[in-house]
Amino acid sequence: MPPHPKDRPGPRKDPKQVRSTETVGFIVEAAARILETQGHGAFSTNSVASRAGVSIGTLYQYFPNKDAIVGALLARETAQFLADAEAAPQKSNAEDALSDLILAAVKHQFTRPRLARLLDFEEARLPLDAPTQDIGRRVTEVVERLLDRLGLSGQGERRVAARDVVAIIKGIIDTAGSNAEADPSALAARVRRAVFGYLSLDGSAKRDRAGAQSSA
Amino acid sequence: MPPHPKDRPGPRKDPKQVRSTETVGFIVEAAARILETQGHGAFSTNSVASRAGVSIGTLYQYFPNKDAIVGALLARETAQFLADAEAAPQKSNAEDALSDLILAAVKHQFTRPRLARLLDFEEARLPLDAPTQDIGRRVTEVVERLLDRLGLSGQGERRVAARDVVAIIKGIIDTAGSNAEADPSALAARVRRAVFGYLSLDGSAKRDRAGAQSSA
Amino acid sequence: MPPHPKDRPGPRKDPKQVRSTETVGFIVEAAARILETQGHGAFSTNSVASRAGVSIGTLYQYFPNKDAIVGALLARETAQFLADAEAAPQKSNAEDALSDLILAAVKHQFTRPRLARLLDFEEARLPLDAPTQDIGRRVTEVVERLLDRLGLSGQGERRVAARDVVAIIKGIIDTAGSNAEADPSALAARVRRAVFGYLSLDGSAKRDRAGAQSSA
Amino acid sequence: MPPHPKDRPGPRKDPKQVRSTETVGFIVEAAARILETQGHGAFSTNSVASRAGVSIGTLYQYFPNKDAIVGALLARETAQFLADAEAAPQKSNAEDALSDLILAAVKHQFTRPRLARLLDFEEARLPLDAPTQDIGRRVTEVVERLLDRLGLSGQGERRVAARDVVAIIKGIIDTAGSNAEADPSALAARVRRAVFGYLSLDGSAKRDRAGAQSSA
DNA sequence: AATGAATGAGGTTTCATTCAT
DNA sequence: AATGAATGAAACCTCATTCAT
Repeated sequence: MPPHPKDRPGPRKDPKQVRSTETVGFIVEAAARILETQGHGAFSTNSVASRAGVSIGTLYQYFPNKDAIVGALLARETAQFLADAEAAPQKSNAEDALSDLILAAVKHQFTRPRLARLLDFEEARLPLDAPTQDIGRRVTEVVERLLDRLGLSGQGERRVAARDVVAIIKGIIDTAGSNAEADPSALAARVRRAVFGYLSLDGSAKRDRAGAQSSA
Repeated sequence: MPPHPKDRPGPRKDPKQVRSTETVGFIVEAAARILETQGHGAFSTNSVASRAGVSIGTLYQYFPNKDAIVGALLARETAQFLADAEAAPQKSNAEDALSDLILAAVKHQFTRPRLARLLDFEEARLPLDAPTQDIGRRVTEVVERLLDRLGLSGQGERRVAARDVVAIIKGIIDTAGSNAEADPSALAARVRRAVFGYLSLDGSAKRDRAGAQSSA
Repeated sequence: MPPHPKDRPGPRKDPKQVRSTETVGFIVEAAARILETQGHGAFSTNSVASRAGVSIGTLYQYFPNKDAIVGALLARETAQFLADAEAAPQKSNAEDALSDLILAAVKHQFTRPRLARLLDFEEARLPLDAPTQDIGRRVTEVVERLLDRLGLSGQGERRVAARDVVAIIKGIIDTAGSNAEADPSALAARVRRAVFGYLSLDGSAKRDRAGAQSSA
Repeated sequence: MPPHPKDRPGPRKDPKQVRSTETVGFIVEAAARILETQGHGAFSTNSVASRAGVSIGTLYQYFPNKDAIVGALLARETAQFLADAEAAPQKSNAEDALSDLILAAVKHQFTRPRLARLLDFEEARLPLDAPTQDIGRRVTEVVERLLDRLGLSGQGERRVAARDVVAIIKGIIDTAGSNAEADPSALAARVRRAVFGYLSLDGSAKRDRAGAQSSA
C-alpha cells in the first residue's frame, strides 16, 4: 500500500506514529495561522513549514503539494463544523434542527472569522476533481437530509435547494465576518430569516410572529 | 498635476489617442477571457498582454500593476450591471424594483458566469484600494436606497441589511453559476425567495402589510 | 554634414534654430534637476523628457541616447567651471592662481553640491572612449599649465601631478558635499593644504622661496 | 528571532552547513570578478549567480537583494584592508603609523585596482543602509584614532580631518588605478605628500628633506 | 525521519529606444 | 518638428519542489 504516490490531496503518508500525527497537526495549524494572520499572500510552503517548526523537507513528507495542505485544513475545519452540525440537530422538530445548524455555522464563523472566510474562497478555487470537493459535498448532504425532513419535494429540487441554503449561509456569514460583527445571535437571526424565507417556512417555531424580524 | 503618478489602481495614463483607448479595452477584455477560460492560476500579466495582442510594456503603460487590471475589469463589469440595475428599478413599486434588481443580477451572471463568479472572489481578496472598494460600495448603496423605499428602519440596520442582501444574491448566483444552471427565471425566483424572506416581505408584490416588517 | 548618425554623445542635431537650442537646454537642465533631487535611480530618459516638458520622441531628436544627456550635462557644468577657472587665475603669481582655481572648484561645488558629486561619479563610469572624456582632460590640462608655471619638472610627472591634484580637489570637495558642509572658505583652506602639501608648496603665497620645491 | 528577516543588506540566512558557507563565498567572489572584468553595467543578479555557478534561487537564499551582495563584497574587501591597516600601525611613531596605513591602502588598491575603485563608487551610491555605512565609518575611525595620536585638536575638527584624509587617499589611489599605474611606492609617496601636507606635517620622519618630493 | 541547500521556471516590472502619425 | 504609443530585452525576485546528506 504505497501511500499516495502522486495524488492530489491529503497526507502523503499515513501517520501511524504519534510524532507523525503531531507533525501533520502542527503543519495544518501553522497553515491556519498564517492564513488568518497574514492572508493568502503570505501563505507559502516555506512559511508554513517554518511556522510549524519543521523543515520544508519534512512538510513534503506529509503533503504531496501545497494544495494538499489547504485541503487538509479545509477538512479539519469542516469536520469540526460537521461534528457540531450533525450532533446538535437531532431534534425532533426539523425547523429547530435547521436553526441549530445555522447556529453551528455562525458559531464556527465566530471562532476564527478570517480563517473561515478565506477557506470558503480556497474551497471555491481548489481543483474541481479533488477529493477536497467531497468535503463540500458532505456539508450539502447534511443539509439535504434536513430538507428531506422538512418535506421538500423533488429530487433535483432538493439538491439545488441544499446548495442554495449553504450559499446563503456562507454568503451572509462571510460578509459579516469581513465586517467584524460581534453579535452571533443577531447574525444567526438574519441568516434564519433568509434561509427560512427561501424555504418558505416562517421560522415561527422559534419566533411566533414573523414581524419580529427586525430582531426586535 | 499628472493624473495617476504612482497610485495603485486604475489606468496609469489617460489614453489620449483613439489607439490607446482601444488598447486599454483589449487588455481588459483579455483579462476577462483568461479568467473565465483558464482561471485565476493562468492570470499573469504576460498572459494578459499576449492574449490582448500587445507587448508587456504596453500593458504597463496603462496599468501600474496586475491588481489594477483586475480593478479595471471589476469596474467595467460592475458598471454594466449598475447601469442595468439603476435603469430598471425606476418602478413605482419598491418590491418590483427589488425584483428587477435581482433579475439584472441574474442576467449579468448568466452572461459570463465564470467571470462573474471569479470577480466576486477577486473583489473580496483585492488589497482593498480605495477606488476598487468604491465599486462594491456603489452596489451596496443602490440596494440601500431600495431598502429605504421599502421602509427599512434604522441607520446601521439599513447598511447591514443591504450587505446581507447583496451577499445572499451573490451567494446563490455564484453557486448556480458554478453548477452550470441554465434557467435564469428559475434562479431569479429562488433568489427572490431568499431576499424577500430575509426582508420579511412575501414577494407577492401585492402584500398590503409589507411595511409591517419595519414596524416591529 | 549628417549630424552624428550614431555616435555616442552630444546633441544629435545642430540646434540651429532658437527653439531647438532652448529645447536642448530644457532637457539638460531637467536632467540636472532630476539627478540632484531624486538621484541616479530616478534618472531615466522618460523622466527627463517629462520634466523638460517635451515628449520622449523629441528628446531623442536631440540626443542619440541616455549617456549623451549625461555627457551634455557634464560638458555644461564643466564649461561653467572652466570659465571661472580660466578667467580668474590670470594672476601673475602661480600660487595665487592655484588658490583661485581651488576656490572656483569649491564655489562650483557649493552651487549645486549633489549634482556636482553625482556628475563626478558619472564621469568615472561613462564609456572610456567617448568625447566626454575630453571634458575631464581639459580640466586636467588647465591644471597642467598651472603646474608648469609653478615650475614642475618632468613631462610624465606633470600629467600625473595634475591628475593627482584634480583627484585631491574632487575627493575632498565631494566628501564635504555629501556631509552638507556650509563654509566654502574653510573648505577651500583644507583643500589648499592638501594640494599645496602635495606640491610641497607651503601655500602662504608670500613664501619667498616658492620655487624651492622644484629646485630639489 | 530570525537573524535577517527582511532587512536590506547582509546574508538573508546564516549558512549553517559547510556547503552554504562556500556558496556565499562563491557568490561574493563572482560579484567581485564581474565588477572588475565587466564593470557595473554587467553586474546583475543573474550574471553573478551564473558566474558563481549557482542558481539564481540560491543567490536569493543568502542575499535579500542585489545591493546586499555589493554590501557583502564591500565588507569583505574592507575587512581585509582594515586588518592590514589596524595590524600594521602599531608603531610608536604616529607618523610612521599613518605612512603604514597609506601603504596598506596602496597595497590594497594594487591587488585588484578596478574592483577597489568601483567599490568606492558603489559605497558612495549605495542606499546608505546602516550596516554598510558602518563599514565606511570604521575606516574613518581608524584614521581618527591616528589623528588623535598625532595631536589633532578639536572634536569636530578631527572627524572632518579624518574624512578629508580618507577622501584624499581614495581620490589619488583611484585615479592612479584608473590610469594603470605600476609603482606602489611612488604612489604611496604621492599620497603621503598630500596627506601630510593636509595635516601640516612634513613627513620628514621618512624623508629628511621635503624637497625630496619630486621623487628626485 | 528529518534537514535545509539548491533549483529554476516563471512572475512582475522597468526603461531605453523606435516609429507611425 | 513633435508626439506618445508601442516595443521587448532584461532586470529583480519568489516559491513550489527536489534531493543529497
